Amino acid sequence: MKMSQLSAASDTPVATIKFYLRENLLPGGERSSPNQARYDAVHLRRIRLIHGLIDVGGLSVAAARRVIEAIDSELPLPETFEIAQRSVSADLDPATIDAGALARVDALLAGWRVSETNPGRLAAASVLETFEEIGHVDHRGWFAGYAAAALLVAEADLDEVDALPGREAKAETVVVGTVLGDALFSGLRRAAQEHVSSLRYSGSADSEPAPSPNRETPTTKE
Amino acid sequence: MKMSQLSAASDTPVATIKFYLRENLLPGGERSSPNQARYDAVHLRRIRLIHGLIDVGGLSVAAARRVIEAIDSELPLPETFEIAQRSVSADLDPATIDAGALARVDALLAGWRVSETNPGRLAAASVLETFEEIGHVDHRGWFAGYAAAALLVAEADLDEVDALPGREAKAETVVVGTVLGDALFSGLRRAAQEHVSSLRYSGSADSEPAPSPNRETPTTKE
DNA sequence: AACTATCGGATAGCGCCGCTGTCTATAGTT
DNA sequence: AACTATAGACAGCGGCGCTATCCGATAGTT
Repeated sequence: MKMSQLSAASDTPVATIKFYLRENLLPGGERSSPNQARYDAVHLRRIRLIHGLIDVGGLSVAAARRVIEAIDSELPLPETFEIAQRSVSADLDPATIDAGALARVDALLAGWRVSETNPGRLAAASVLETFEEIGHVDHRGWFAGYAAAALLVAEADLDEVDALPGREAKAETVVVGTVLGDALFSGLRRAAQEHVSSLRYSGSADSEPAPSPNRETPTTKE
Repeated sequence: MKMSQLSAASDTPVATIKFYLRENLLPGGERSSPNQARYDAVHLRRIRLIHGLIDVGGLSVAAARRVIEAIDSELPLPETFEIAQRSVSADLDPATIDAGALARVDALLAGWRVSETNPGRLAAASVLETFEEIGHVDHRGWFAGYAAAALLVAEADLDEVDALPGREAKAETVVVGTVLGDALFSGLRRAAQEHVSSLRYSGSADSEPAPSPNRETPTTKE
């Protein structure tokens, strides 16, 4: 497969593919002569992954590169996981984060085994700090629902990863799931908000009440 | 409060405040003469809100403006909610979205009352399409866990909004909750991932699954 | 062997975005 | 009167994600 074919198959301009090559998002093709190279299905798939990470997942090119390097590395899964997490989180200096906000996050995370430097913990704390700055305080356990939901999603993520065969597949799923999972969840959350507010405010009159919130497909993790 | 004091209090350069004024993110101060104006606590709070939306929530200036306009409008809550949702979602043309992916989203949303044009539904479909393009298929009900979790969060959101007094407070909470809630959830999700994988892979040996509410000793790394 | 389309590679530039710096005329402060 | 701060207009800047142009070498065709 030549460059032009790769371009057509991936619906990506040649100049952009060259850019990805330059940025080490995409490995070079197999050289057939000093200035010719062949590409294959691996490259095509990789381009689609790049588009997913950047366009759908909203990663920067730099973050996408770190994430892809993590997949390609031969590191054990936990390290890959951690690199993926750090690559997609703003790296916050723990020292700059409000101690009170951190304490409130830790209260939400009570009983969880989470390291002090977990980027999610720090990010959550800075969100709580922002809520407080603009005068929104969680009187009623609002955020406890978020923590419970996060646990549910994390169980689903790990179930999926556990079920996959090799390190490569697990690693890619971890990384892709981390990035795209955020986007998927926020979409589903918007849909759920409409659903719940429709149930509460417009009553169950015009359409069937739909009492069973879940589908026929496999069981949710208990 | 003069401009310089507002700047100091909000930790925002004067030039940036002027920029926010120009961009209509911030209302002008009360004029005391053709080239003097006074600002108050409302302006300060607004600047903090802007920072929250942009820095923590990751909104663009344009999206932040739309969202703020929605709060300030006198529209009824459902309309405000919808504007907020649309303002923070990429607007996808339903026609460009893969029908199969849409069908799979609708399966996840079975029984939910969600309009066809709900931006979250479309966004979720494009995420599923991306998963498929890179060869990740949900064999095991992975995403059903996401839908259940989204429902949980939406209930928590609506509980909070219901408990608040006036339209203004509800509207701001809806909007801020929508934007910052995504960030909060993804942080908590990362923490939960570490927790769950720690439980599963490093066993419950060195530490207990712990009813103990606080983390003085994390030690969980690997 | 000649011809032409395409290739890879390097480099420069572009368009958008979120500010930031500079200027002027005026107002408050001492 | 001297000095500083202000509103408002406008130009510019730095980073990012590409995109366009040029080059010399080659592959495929004749």
